[in-house]
Amino acid sequence: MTQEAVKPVRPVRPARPVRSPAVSRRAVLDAATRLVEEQGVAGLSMRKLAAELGVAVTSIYWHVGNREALLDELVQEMVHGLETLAAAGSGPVARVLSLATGLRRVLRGHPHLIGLVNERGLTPAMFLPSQRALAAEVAAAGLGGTRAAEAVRAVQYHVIGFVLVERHTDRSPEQHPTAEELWLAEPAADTVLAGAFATPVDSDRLFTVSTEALVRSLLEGPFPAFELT
Amino acid sequence: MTQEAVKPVRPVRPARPVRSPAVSRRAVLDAATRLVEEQGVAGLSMRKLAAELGVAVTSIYWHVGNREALLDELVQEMVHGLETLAAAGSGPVARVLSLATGLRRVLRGHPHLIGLVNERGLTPAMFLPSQRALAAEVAAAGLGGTRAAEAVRAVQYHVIGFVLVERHTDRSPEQHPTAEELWLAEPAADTVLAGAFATPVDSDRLFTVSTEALVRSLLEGPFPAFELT
DNA sequence: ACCTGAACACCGTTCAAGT
DNA sequence: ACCTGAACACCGTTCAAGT
Repeated sequence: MTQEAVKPVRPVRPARPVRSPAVSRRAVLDAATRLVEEQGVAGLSMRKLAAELGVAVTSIYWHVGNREALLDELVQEMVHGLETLAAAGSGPVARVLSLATGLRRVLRGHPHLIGLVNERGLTPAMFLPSQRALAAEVAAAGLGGTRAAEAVRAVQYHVIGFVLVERHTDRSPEQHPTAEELWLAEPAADTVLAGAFATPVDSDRLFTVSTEALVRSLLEGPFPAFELT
Repeated sequence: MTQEAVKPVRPVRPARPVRSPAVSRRAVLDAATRLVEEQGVAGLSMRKLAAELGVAVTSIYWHVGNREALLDELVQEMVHGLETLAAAGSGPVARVLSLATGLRRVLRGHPHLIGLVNERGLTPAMFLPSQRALAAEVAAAGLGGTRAAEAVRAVQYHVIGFVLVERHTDRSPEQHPTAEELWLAEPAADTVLAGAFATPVDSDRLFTVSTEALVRSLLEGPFPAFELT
């Protein structure tokens, strides 16, 4: 109590924060990110978030506004954290394929991103870098103008669509009846073909095969549809 | 009151239905179908349904069990009502393309069906008819076994994926910034290319071009990836 | 600056009770 | 057989009030 003899040192703690905040905006964002990754966008609830952080629901609102604003922020962080793709390999086909593969990998890493970005009107902005990279390779292959733009968009639709189908497959329950069961139940069916369809889909291989077929045809083949214009 | 003189005729109304039911199972299903078409699956609420039919919420439960069972029934009706596809045209490429176009048209007519069917594990069953039709054409083109199955799956993934991307586009708000704005803002960009990308996507044409490129390559082209196995 | 509970308008679902 | 209201456990959000 009688400490006047000792010159008081500058207090270690600054004067302002009398008590430290129970949660931070950062903590809310991190918890929300985890919830979305584990349970999907629908699994993100303000009340779950509050319970997980040991705080009243209304505190969450003070830090991030509301659920929509919270999702906006998550989307912004995700998009900002996306790696920029660079083509690799030699020859236009190989280089376009490397971009397609990279785009698929990035999108698979953030399964909810496509929908969230699209709802917020950010789709063109998000895909601009990959679109530019693809356009450069397509131009190097000798395509120009409308035809180049169409080839780029065809690859983009193909890759994004493939990832969306994969996402459906990933989060689907056991399908019943199985394609295998259906094909083996066919009485008059080609048994070789039935056997081939009974094999589960190897999606990596299917992506490679289909994308290569598409890209080769777009860059090298004749295009009757193009000539119509 | 004194009617004993007159032999009572058989009453017109049967004795059982003292009062007619307020709603029928059929009416619930129809109202639910309309709600889903107008507001999406998330817009289907048991309470909205009840309000629309002028009945207590719990009546809905008596007729259809619960929300999940109601959706099950809707899915079953939708799948049952799907037209079966038939190939048209001459030559394998044209016939496969006609199947792809038909599949896209059917799927676009029921935008929520893919997700609902998949959640219920009915995806293989739903796509079996189109898969069989595609397989027949691919076999006619000379492919067999694994290679035929892979070609069929490539087309299926492409078409379904394309429709999923289109669905995103359809239900997206105004995108901002636009692809047009982004490309025109590029200082060092190829102005011809920028102009091409500034044009809005013609999705019918894009579907035709990309699908034809894919199918041609799958049925006619050389496939390095196939040789690896 | 940061947190709280109360309150409101929505959900899906169950239950006991009516006719 | 068919419908009802009450009740429960969930939502997102706003507000006035605390410190």
